[in-house]
Amino acid sequence: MSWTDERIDTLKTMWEAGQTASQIAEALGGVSRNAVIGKAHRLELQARPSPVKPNDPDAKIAAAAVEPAAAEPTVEPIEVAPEPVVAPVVAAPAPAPVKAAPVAPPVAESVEDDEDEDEDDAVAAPVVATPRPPQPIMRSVGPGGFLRQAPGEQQPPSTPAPPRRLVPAKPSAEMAGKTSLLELNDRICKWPLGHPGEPDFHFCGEKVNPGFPYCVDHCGHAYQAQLPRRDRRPTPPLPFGGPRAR
DNA sequence: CCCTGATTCGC
DNA sequence: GCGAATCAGG
Repeated sequence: MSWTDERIDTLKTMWEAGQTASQIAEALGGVSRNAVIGKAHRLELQARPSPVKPNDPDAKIAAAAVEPAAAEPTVEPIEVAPEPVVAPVVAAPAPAPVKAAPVAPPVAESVEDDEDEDEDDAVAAPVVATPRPPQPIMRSVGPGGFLRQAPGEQQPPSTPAPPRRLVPAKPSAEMAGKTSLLELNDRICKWPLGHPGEPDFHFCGEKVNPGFPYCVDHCGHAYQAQLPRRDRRPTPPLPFGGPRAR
């Protein structure tokens, strides 16, 4: 399998939706979890909670400095950390579960922002004094009076702009948390919940009871002890004819 | 043990 | 660029 645009798209979407690499790999099919992770990194999709994360910038030095005979092991690093370690705005609004994503009608590509280069920087001189000018940032002013984003400056979108192109909801961004048919595998419970055809039909998705297609819980439903004939309940009312002898 | 993501490195 | 092997935390 190769990384077609479509598959990459699915990868991106699912990755950003918080799906695990395994889930993505399952959904895509033909690739391993590692492949997904590797690809994700190459796409620079990283930055998300990882169980193994070197959060300490100093720590990495120790790891990396193994090779070069790193000279003086300074006696004891003085704990001065004058660095104003400014937390990089964590306000990342969690990508809402795709479920809630409004299905926007196909957008006609007609009305596009025209790339007017009105070089009239002076025109809108008093354009809101930037509240926080750590350093003078060169910006140009766009047609509507909006500030163009300076190169290298990528922060503003307080409201995460919706992706321009809607990805095919292929196997991808499933309703978060619900296990779709495409995500079934040998080790997750295939007990159906709801009814096929209904919008929220999905599968249990629990970890399977080893050796069975269902989780322990649903095995309880699926398999019941066979009682001796004599002890069985009197034949209950059969709604629709009952099981056929085969 | 199972899961996770990160990294490395030969291809 | 790709992904198996490996690492390492939960």
